[in-house]
Amino acid sequence: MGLSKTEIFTDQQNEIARFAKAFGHPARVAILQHLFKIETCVCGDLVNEIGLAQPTISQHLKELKNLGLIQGSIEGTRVCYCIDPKNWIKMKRIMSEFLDQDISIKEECC
Amino acid sequence: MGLSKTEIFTDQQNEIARFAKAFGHPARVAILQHLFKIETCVCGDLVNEIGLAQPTISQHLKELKNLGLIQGSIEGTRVCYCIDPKNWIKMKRIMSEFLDQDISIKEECC
DNA sequence: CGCATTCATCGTAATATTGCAATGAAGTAT
DNA sequence: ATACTTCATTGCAATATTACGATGAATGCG
Repeated sequence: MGLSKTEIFTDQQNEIARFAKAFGHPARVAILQHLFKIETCVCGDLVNEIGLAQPTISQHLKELKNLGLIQGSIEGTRVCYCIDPKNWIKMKRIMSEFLDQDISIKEECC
Repeated sequence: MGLSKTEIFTDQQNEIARFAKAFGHPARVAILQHLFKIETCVCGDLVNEIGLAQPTISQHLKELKNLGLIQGSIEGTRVCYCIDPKNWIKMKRIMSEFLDQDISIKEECC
């Protein structure tokens, strides 16, 4: 089927999965890391930085943008992308809630 | 192609993507949440808990097991799964390194 | 205007993922 | 031994993802 049955899961579970899926490709991880590293928006040279073709990068950027993790603004012929700090924080809160659920765990049981 | 070009990315980026992909499906999120909630291993009733067919659950469990996040031990006809706390902590460290890279960010730039 | 640059979109091919019915393997029970 | 239970594996169909060439849209430059 290739189609997740999202309707049988909670909104929270689906949201975690959606964010996680965004990080589920090394190119998107690399794009985000680069955006953080340069500490400002990146205009253009993302294709050189990551080693993929321009349409492929554009597609990955689109996915990150749809999730709200980055934002792009047109600057002449170039488009400048940068992290959306507000949504990044929001995403971190949601992911932390999931990742930190191990506080109560004691030890291995089996 | 449907095939990630992992060879052009760093080991760290690929590892983050591999873990993230594991969380990229709500069923696997739900399975892990359930394993944490009951605070012990779960024997059997995972199929009832999540609303998917038995082979589907089995497949998701296999993926989580391959990543080392859970471990299963045979107990008669049943198989008991539980979180692997050691690897869970290791995973958290790797993911946190990625998620917490925003410490230096100041404000929106574009 | 004509041309180059930059990025998005479209179309397509290859591979991956998801889901389940059918079947298999391994133990338990009667 | 036969039947039952539980879970894994196989096989398959449907959909998703990844990647890129070709093309289009928008801007800047001569």
